[in-house]
Amino acid sequence: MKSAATAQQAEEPAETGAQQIRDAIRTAIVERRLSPGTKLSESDVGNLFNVSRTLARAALQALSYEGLVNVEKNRGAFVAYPSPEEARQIFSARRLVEPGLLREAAARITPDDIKDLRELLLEEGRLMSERGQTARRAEIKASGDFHLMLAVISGNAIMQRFMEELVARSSLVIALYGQSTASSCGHSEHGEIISAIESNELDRACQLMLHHIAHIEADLDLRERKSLGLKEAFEL
Amino acid sequence: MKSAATAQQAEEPAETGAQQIRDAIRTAIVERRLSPGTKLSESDVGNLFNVSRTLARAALQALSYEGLVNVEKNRGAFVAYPSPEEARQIFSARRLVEPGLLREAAARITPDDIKDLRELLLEEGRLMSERGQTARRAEIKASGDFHLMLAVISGNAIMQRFMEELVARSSLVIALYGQSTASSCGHSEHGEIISAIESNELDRACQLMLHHIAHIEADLDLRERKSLGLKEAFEL
DNA sequence: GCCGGTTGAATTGTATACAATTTTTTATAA
DNA sequence: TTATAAAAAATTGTATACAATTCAACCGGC
Repeated sequence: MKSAATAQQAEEPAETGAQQIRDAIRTAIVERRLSPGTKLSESDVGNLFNVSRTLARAALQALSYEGLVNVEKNRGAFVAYPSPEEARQIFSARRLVEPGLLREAAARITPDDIKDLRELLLEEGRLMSERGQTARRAEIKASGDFHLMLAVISGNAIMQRFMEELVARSSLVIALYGQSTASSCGHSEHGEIISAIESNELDRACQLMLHHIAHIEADLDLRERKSLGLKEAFEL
Repeated sequence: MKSAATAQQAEEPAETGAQQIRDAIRTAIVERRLSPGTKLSESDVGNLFNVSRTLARAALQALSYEGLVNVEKNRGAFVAYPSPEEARQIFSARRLVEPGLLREAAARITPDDIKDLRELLLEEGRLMSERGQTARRAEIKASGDFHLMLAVISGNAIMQRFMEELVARSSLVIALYGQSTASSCGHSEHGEIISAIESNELDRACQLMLHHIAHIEADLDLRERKSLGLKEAFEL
C-alpha cells in the first residue's frame, strides 16, 4: 500500500542521494528501529549507505530541520530525544491544527477518499491483531497515516508537510514516554471520526479528534525524570 | 529593537557559518532585496560571504526547507516564486493556525507582553510615516513581527517556527502579487486585535485576526498569469 | 584511590578537487 | 537569416583532504 504522504504536486522525480538517505533514516526513526538519543555519526551513516560523508551530513542536516535529529555543534547528530516540554508542545500543536485540518478535509472529501480512509483503518486493525515487530512497526505507521491522509485530503501541501513533521515527532515521543504497549488504544476512535465526517457531523468530528489526541497524550508519562544518574538513583 | 523571533529555549550560541549565511539570505529575501526567481548560484553566494561552496550550498539547502528557496536538481537554487495556488495555501494555513495561536497567547499573556506588542505597534506606525526603502523594509519586518510575537507569547516553540515560515513566505507572496503599495493597509487592525485581547474579548480577537488575514489576501491579485511568453503575448 | 592535566585517536567543520549535467557559444548547413 | 549540432564554459553533484574540536585513555601527583 502506498504511503499517505505521497506528494500532491509534481516534484523532481529523481531524489538526489542525500534525500534517499534522509528518507531511510527517517523511516527507521519513525518505526522506532533507531531509539531516541542514538548517535548518528557521519562516517557511520556514510559507510552504511556507501556514500561519502558529504551526503551523510546533508541527510542529517535535513532531518534536523524536521526535528527528528539534533545536531550539536562539533559533537555530532543524535536521534532526537524530545523533552517532556517538547512533547507537550507537539501535542499542543496537533490539537491546534488538526481540528481545522479536519474541517478543510471534510469540505473537499470525496467518496473515494472515504474508501481509502476505511481501507487504511482496516489495514490498521489487521495489523493490530498480528504479532511480531514487523506488524507492530507497520501498525505505528498506519496509525500515523490516518492523520496524514486527512492532511492530504485537505489539499494544503504546506499543512501536509507540517503534519508529517508533527506525526513523525509524535512517534518519537510515544517511543520515549508511552506507557501502554498497545500504541493503538485509539484505533476505534479513527473509525468514529470517519463516520462523523461521513454523516456531516463536523463539530462532533472535531470533538472526537480532540479527544483522540488527548487520549494519545494521556497515555504518556511526561513527568520530569531528572537525569538522576547520580547517587540518588541508588539511595533508598 | 530585538527581533520577535528570539529563541525561547537556550540553543547553541555560536552559529555555524552556514547558519549565518542562511539568516543573511533569508533576511534579504523577506525584506525583498532579493526578488522571487533570482538565481542564487553556490559560487556567487560563497564568494559573497567569503566561504567555500560547501557552506553556501548548506545555507541554500536550509532555505529550501523553509520554502524560501527552490533548489532544482542540477540546475541550482532560486528565490522561491510561489504560484497563486501556493499563495492561497499559505494564507489558508495562516487562517487555520493563527486564531488558535492567538487563543493560546491570550491565555498566557502578561502585561509586559502587551507593552511589547504596543511598542511594536508604535514602531510600525512610525515607520509607516517615514519615506524611503529602508523604512519600507523595516516596516515589512515589523508588520510580520506582530504575528510572530503572538506565536512567541503562546510559548509553543514548534508553532513559533511554523509561523516564522509562514510569515516569511507571506512576504514573498506579497512581493509577487501585492497590489497596494502600502503593504501596511492593515496596520490599525493589529491595534484592534491587541485591544480585544486586552479586554478579554477572545472570540472577537479571533474574528479580527481572520479578517486581518483576509484583508492581506484580498490585496493580492492571484489570477493565473500563464507564462504566455509565446506569440499569444503579441496577438491582438 | 581520586583528581587534574596531557597526549593521541576519533569526529566534526570547512575547503578543495574531480565527475556529471546543464547552459551557452560557436560552427555549419539549409 | 534560421535552425540544428557540436564544442566549450559554467554550474551543480559528490568525494576526498586537511584543520579544528571533542573525546578517551593514560599518567603523575596528592
